[in-house]
Amino acid sequence: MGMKRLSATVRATQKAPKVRAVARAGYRRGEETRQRILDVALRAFGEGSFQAVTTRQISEAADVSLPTLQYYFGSKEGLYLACAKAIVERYRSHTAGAARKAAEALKDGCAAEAARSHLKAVIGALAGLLVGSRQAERWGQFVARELRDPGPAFEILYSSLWRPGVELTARLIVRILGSPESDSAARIQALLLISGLLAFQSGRSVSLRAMQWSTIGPEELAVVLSGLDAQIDAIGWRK
Amino acid sequence: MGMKRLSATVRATQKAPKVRAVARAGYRRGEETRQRILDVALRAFGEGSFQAVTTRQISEAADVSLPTLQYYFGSKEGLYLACAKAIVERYRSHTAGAARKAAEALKDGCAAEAARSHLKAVIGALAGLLVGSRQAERWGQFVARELRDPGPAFEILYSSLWRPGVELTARLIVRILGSPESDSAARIQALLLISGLLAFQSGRSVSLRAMQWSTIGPEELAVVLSGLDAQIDAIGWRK
DNA sequence: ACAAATACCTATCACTTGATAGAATATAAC
DNA sequence: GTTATATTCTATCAAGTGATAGGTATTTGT
Repeated sequence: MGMKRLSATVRATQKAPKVRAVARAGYRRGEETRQRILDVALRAFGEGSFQAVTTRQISEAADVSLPTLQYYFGSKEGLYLACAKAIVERYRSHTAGAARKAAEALKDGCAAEAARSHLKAVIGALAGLLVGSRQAERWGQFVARELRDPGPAFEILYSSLWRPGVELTARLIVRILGSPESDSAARIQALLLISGLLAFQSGRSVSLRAMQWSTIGPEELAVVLSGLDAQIDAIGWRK
Repeated sequence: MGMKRLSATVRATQKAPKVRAVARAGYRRGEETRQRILDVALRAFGEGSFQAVTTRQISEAADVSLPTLQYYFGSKEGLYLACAKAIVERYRSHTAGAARKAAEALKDGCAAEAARSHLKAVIGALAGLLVGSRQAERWGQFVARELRDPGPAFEILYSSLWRPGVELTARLIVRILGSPESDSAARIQALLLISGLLAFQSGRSVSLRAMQWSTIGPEELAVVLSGLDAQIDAIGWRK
């Protein structure tokens, strides 16, 4: 089935991308416009897929004319990629703390129970971020959609967000299990854990209905986290 | 943000839908064509979203002219809904057995451990279906995509597949927990469990890379199931 | 055989899409 | 003030979209 394949990462070999540089000398007036477009695009691409969102919707919401998008980002795909990079950056800044602490603990050869609480901290930080703001919620949608149906931004999101996250989680679980190198089982557990968390993020509308919640606020988040904590507590337990 | 909202279920008040009836008296020749179009559409909509797949792609793959789609299904949306209904039907026929047994056991007031093994059976049946065939795999993509980004077929998929599944799982977990009516915690556990399973289905490409698998065959499925079984065994366990 | 219903086609419409051409305006440098 | 650069616009394109008009051929009931 010859589905339309998106030409990811062509660029680079084109005569003149003519995309405005992000921050050239002088003439810094347009930076504000660029940011406004990016904000609008982040919101739009969070709610709808690459194909579902039109450049006109974005340009109107950002209150600029259509060619302005090409001026700043080269193409729709360029704008989409810029969104992905922005999301990666903000995610990193929000989870770097817990992730770094956990990585250091692992390097220092921490005990199983320490690894367990670090895992809870990492998962908690991620959950807090995902559910904390409407913005981050949309970014989560963006990421989840792109990972499910790989598009132009798959590679950057996978290598910058998903893989490091699974990697860290799996290493923590290996430490909890104490097993020498039961990589496979640990990775499975890691994926199950992370997927569970994402269920309340990417499958938000469905989860809301299933739980008969009207929104996911602090109290609801606490319930979800207690479920995840129970799951973490159960790691390594045998019938 | 005025994202394009799909006009679900307008119809009904139009003068003459003029959609060919599914199986009218006599003239049963076209049924074969209808089925062929549906098969192609199931494959296409499994791989791409409602917006990403074009009617021309389907008509060419089905080797019919474009208006033939309208003749049989009224519109692109009609075809999409027909796909959803077909998926619901096949899912039901594949999971009805395990689901019915579990429901009966619940009604007969089975013990916690019986409920636990019924839960394993239900999850196992679902996993086997999802991973068993490339076809069912695509249907899973269809369902997951529609539940994440609600489109024309959301309601039918939610009420016919997702809700009953979560409902049954939650009731089994309530029985395992033995708690009077800890609905909330049980539902959370149910969602976490099902989401974990779906991770290897809807997030297939990502899971493959994370596990460094090239495909999800019987052996890989066994590993996933053992992880899920461990999770089921841990239900009700306290630190 | 013949009329009616069905099955399916070619040609085309009306509209949306992302992108470009090329000019007009604003800003900074000198 | 003049000039170069950056910014932003209007008008338009070329390709694709789902859908329809209106026909031709095929099958079926009688």
